[in-house]
Amino acid sequence: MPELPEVEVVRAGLEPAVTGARVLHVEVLDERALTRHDGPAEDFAHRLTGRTIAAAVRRGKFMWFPLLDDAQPGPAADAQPRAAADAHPEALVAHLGMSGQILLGRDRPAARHRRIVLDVQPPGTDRDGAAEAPVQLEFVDQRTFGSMAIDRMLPTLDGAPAGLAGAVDTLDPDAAWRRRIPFQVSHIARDPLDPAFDDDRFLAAARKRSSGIKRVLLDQGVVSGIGNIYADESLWAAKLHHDRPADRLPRATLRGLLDEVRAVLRRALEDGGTSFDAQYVNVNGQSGYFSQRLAVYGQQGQPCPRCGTPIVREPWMNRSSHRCPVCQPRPRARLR
DNA sequence: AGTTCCGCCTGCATGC
DNA sequence: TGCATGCAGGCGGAAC
Repeated sequence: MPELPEVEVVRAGLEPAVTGARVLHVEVLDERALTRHDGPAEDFAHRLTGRTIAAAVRRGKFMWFPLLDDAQPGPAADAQPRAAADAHPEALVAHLGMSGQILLGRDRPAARHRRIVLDVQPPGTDRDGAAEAPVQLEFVDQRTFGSMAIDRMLPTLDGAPAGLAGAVDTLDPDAAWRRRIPFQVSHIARDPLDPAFDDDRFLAAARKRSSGIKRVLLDQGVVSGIGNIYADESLWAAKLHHDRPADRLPRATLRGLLDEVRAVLRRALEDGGTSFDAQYVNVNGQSGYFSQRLAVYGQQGQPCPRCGTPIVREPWMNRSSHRCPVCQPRPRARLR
């Protein structure tokens, strides 16, 4: 479930189930789901089993689950002082790649491409005071471009919260994990919905790039969370051709584009993300509805919602770009 | 350092 | 019908 809105739908769906939950059991069915983990499956399982998840956090298309230090596995764990463990903070990191899903539940029929299964114990009790039933998290991924990993956490460079943590933000804004980011996410820029996103910094970075503006939108080191769908949708909304050189776009144009990016991402989020098939679903296996509002992505041959001209789909960087040939004319040769 | 290309995978639609 | 080809919402690393 690739781009920001789809990943946020998953993060928000996981949040109530995993916050404060303890990992009871880890099962790795396919080691290819651990390509970002520095070690074998046994190491992944060992470092995760028994740990308590503090929250569900997201930056761009990356999610992570900070692990508390209270329950390190192993015989010496009980004697380990909290401060010592806290010197090596860790998180479970998840990236969905092109086709990853995280499904929540119990008694769910086994999905075809199950890669990792986590059993977690939520912290609460039911009305009778009994412990809540354990919950199963299934990491399902057809193409195995997604992955999970245990990674160390570093302080954020700007000192701001590392990403969006949902309701926990208001409950525990000063927790140490808020201002730490997994090492493998540290090179990813903040996303445009992050309150700490620096618009001027984005404008400055974009204006240093000679490549086309779509390439810049897709560069997760400049701005994160945008993929092929929302890049095309945002460029249509801003009436920009994808090959317009970023360094020749006026600042006001870039500001306008950033506004459109935010509007598109927010609208997609309201609709539960974009789903074309059963591949892109929330933690309960349900589809989002934003595909019904797409102006250009996958709409080749359909009329442009603004001017009625048929939308075209063109090869671009070994992928495709969709645009309105009238609203988004190709830049003149000397501007390319 | 910025930019571009390629490989990593499986499944599906298309065309011959 | 079978088979080859191309394409799919992403990322990181190599090569220029």
